[in-house]
Amino acid sequence: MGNQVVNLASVQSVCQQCGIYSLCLPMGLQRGDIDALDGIIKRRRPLKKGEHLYTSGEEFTSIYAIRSGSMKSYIINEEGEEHVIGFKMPGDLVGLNGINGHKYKNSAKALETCSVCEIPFDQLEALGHEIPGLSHHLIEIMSKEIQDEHHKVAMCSKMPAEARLASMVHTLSLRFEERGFSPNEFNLSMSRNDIANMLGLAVETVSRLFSHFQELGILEVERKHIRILDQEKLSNLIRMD
Amino acid sequence: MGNQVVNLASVQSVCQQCGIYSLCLPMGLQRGDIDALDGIIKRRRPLKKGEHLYTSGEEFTSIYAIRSGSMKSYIINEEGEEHVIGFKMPGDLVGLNGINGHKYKNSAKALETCSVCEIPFDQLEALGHEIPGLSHHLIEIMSKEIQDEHHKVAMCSKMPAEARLASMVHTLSLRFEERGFSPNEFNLSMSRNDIANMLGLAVETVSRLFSHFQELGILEVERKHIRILDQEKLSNLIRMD
DNA sequence: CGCCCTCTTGAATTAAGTCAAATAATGTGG
DNA sequence: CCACATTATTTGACTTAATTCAAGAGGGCG
Repeated sequence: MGNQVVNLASVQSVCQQCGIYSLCLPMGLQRGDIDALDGIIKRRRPLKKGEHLYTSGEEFTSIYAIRSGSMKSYIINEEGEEHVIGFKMPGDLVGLNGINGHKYKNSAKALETCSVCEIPFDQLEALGHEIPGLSHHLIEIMSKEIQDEHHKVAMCSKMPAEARLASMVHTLSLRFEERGFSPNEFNLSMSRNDIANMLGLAVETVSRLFSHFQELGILEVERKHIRILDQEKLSNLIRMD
Repeated sequence: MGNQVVNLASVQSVCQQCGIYSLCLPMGLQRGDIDALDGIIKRRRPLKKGEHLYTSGEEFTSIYAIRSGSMKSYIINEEGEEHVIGFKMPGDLVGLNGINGHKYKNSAKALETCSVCEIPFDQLEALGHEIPGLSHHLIEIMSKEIQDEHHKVAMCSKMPAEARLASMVHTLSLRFEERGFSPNEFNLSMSRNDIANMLGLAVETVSRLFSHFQELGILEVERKHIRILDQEKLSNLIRMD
């Protein structure tokens, strides 16, 4: 409880201490600007597996950056069926589609214990008027998300099952690598059901394909643990029919 | 060539004269702000059917608002196959996915004679610093596009062929209505091939489905001309397996 | 320890694709 | 403006990839 001597120059914003800030919203900002951004970010208690960060239809107030853990983003259609849109990893922003219409249009659920940074959107916009690079960067991130979704549409609507799963594993591998993890060995945080759902396949098909990839010597699959034995063959599956 | 008496108060910006400005980027802006936006917009010569507005990989400089006509947006994959992403109508913005990385990531091709408004992106951003509502509105439009793409992913990956085509026709109907046209009768500007490609189906399947919808008394299809005879049955097809 | 839920594997079924061919539109050059 | 070439669309028959149904195995949690 006593006073301590603190070297003020060494005080870094939480963002700058964060291992993935270079992939996240602060990317490319000046140090002072990162501190300003840091000032509006709320840290929330971690989410436990299965908890929702927000659900579809809720009033939109904030976007969220994932700090650790992973989430799934999904929508529920008129018949009450769940449609998985994607999986989110540290550094990813979620909730961007709620800006339009001031309501979240999807739900975000923790696949494992997660910590997230809440960024109140009105404050972010206000800050954007002072830090031009910030609003530009937000727009870039949204532009990238549009690109990624285009890619997903093209993938899911036309590729055969084998290529879809290969593509998903390959994309995950790249994303793990970007975040400093091994691209060749990782754990899936989502169930087979979630994978099948996102790819528009039956669970049984996904299960069979994992077995098949293993027979081909491309993957080693042990429940949630994936090891990629042959990245080149994996890539070839994406291209071929 | 002689001087003319002009009533300055009656001079309206081109945007304000445009029939669909209320759906487009100027939406919700004050009159003076619309004029400012108008000032940076370049009108280009109309595109003829088959001409490209931009192609994938080209340097990104501008986003475009479609003024009249319609376009298709597509990407080419590694094998050189075309994947149609979507169809764009008056009031729609195209090129948004080029912001990230300063290159267009898709190509936009006129399906019929089109006129477009070119909006140089750096000028738009500069203007956004003066008109806060403008950059907010751009962000909203992008948020909506992310939403729409999520919807497309869910649709294309999981719905049966019948529901996909029904959904596409229904969405077109809504979009025509928004633009002041009949929701029940319109002309398709795209080929059966483009439709099939976007929906991830074979051309033959699309053709058969149109015939089938006609037998069911839901549509009247005469080449490119579509008349919706029963919107309710059409909507039901989207929901049902 | 046992129940439940997830995952895997096999067999039968089906939705949609491919192949093939006819017909209808569109465009082109003379 | 016509004849021919080319391309787009439709329809039918067959094939196949992926689903559904069914059943069993494996883990994890209370």
